[in-house]
Amino acid sequence: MDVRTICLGILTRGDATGYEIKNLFEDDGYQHFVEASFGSIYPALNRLTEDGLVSVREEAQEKRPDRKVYSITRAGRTAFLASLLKPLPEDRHRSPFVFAMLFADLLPPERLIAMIDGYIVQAEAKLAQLNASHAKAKTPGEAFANGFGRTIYEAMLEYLRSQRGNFIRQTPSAAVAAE
Amino acid sequence: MDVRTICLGILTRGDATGYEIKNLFEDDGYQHFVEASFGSIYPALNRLTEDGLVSVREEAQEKRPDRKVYSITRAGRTAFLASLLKPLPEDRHRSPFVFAMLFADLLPPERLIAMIDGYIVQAEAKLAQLNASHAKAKTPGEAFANGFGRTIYEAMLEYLRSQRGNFIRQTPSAAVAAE
DNA sequence: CTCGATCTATATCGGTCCAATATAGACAGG
DNA sequence: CCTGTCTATATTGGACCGATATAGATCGAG
Repeated sequence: MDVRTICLGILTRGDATGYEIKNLFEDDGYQHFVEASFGSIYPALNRLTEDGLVSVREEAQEKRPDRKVYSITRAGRTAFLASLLKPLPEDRHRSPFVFAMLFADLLPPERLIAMIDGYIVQAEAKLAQLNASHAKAKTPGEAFANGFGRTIYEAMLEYLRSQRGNFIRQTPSAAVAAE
Repeated sequence: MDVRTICLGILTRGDATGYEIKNLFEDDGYQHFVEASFGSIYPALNRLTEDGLVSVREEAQEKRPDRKVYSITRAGRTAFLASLLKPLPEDRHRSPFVFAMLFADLLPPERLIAMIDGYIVQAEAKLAQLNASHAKAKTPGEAFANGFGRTIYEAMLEYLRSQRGNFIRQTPSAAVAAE
C-alpha cells in the first residue's frame, strides 16, 4: 500500500492539502494502521498530479503560507478502486518492544520493568484516543476500523497486565536482582 | 530498531549466517514482530564487521556455496545492550486491510467479503504458527512474546468473526447488492 | 509588551530499507 | 531429464522516513 494510494483514498473523502493529510494520521481518524511522512506525501501528490489522478488549486491566502488544495479526479477514483481490487499487501506489525522482550534476561530489572510499564502507558493512550474518536465514526467502515483497533489494544493491555508480574519474576536477571 | 541492532540481538543467541538470520523471521521463532530483508541484512553484517561488533569465519564447504558464519564480539554485546537501554522506537502496525475497510462502501460486495474472509484465513494461519512454536519457547522472553502474539491474533479473529455479518449488512453498496 | 513556542504550510536530502533479481551448485520428485 | 526448491551471498532501483530548512502568524508566559 504505497503513499500514492493512501493519499488517493483520503482524497476520496474530500479535498485536502498535504499538511492536512499528514495530520489525519496523527490526530484521530486513521486508527494507527496507516501513516506517511511529509517526505513521501509531497512527492506522492506531485506525481499524482502529473498522472492526472488529482488536481490542485493554489489558494494564496494573505498572512498565511499558500495552500495547495488537492482534489481527486475521476481518473483518480478509478485508479483507487482498481488498487483496492488488487490483492492487498499483508499487514506488518513491527514491534521493537516485543523484540526487546526476547532479551529480557540481558536487561537490568529496572529497565525491563520500565519498558513494560512504558509500553502499557502508550497502549492506554492509544486506546483512549480510539475511544474518543469512536463516536465520530461517520461510516460503517470507520466504526469497524475503530472497533478493530480498540479490540487489539484492549487485548494487548489485558495480556500485559496479567503477565507483567509473572514475567518479571521468571526472568533470570530480574529475579536475581529482586532478591 | 534498525537491522544492525536486530542482527546483533539474534547473534547474542548463537552464531548464524545472513541466510539463517533471514529464515528465523519466516519460520517460527521471531513472532511476526520483526523482519528484515536480504537487501538490508547483508550490508548490515558487513558494517557490523567493519565496526568490530561481529566477527566472521568463512567456511568453504565442498559442493555448497561458502558460508560466512557471524559471531557477536564482546564489543557487539555491549553495543546491543546499550541500544536496549535507549528509548525504544514505537511499534508500527501498518494494515492495508484496515485502510481498505474504510472504503468498504466503494467496493463490490463480493470483493469486500473476499477481503474479510481472506484476512481471517491469514490470521488463522499466523495464529496456528504461533501455537505450533509455543512449546518450543526456551526463555521466558520467548514465551512472553509468543503469548503476546497469540493474544492479538485471537482477539482479532474474535472481532472479525463476530462483526463480519453486521459489517457487510451495514455497508451501503454491499447491502444494496445483497438485495 | 515581548520573547519563545507552537501552528500552518511546503519542500528537500541523506540514509535506511524492501522487493526483485542475479548467480550457482545440490538435490528431490515427477 | 527437467523443473522446482534449497542453500548461500550479493546488488540495484525505488520507496519511504526522519531531520531539517524556511517563514510568517498567533498565543501564552513572564
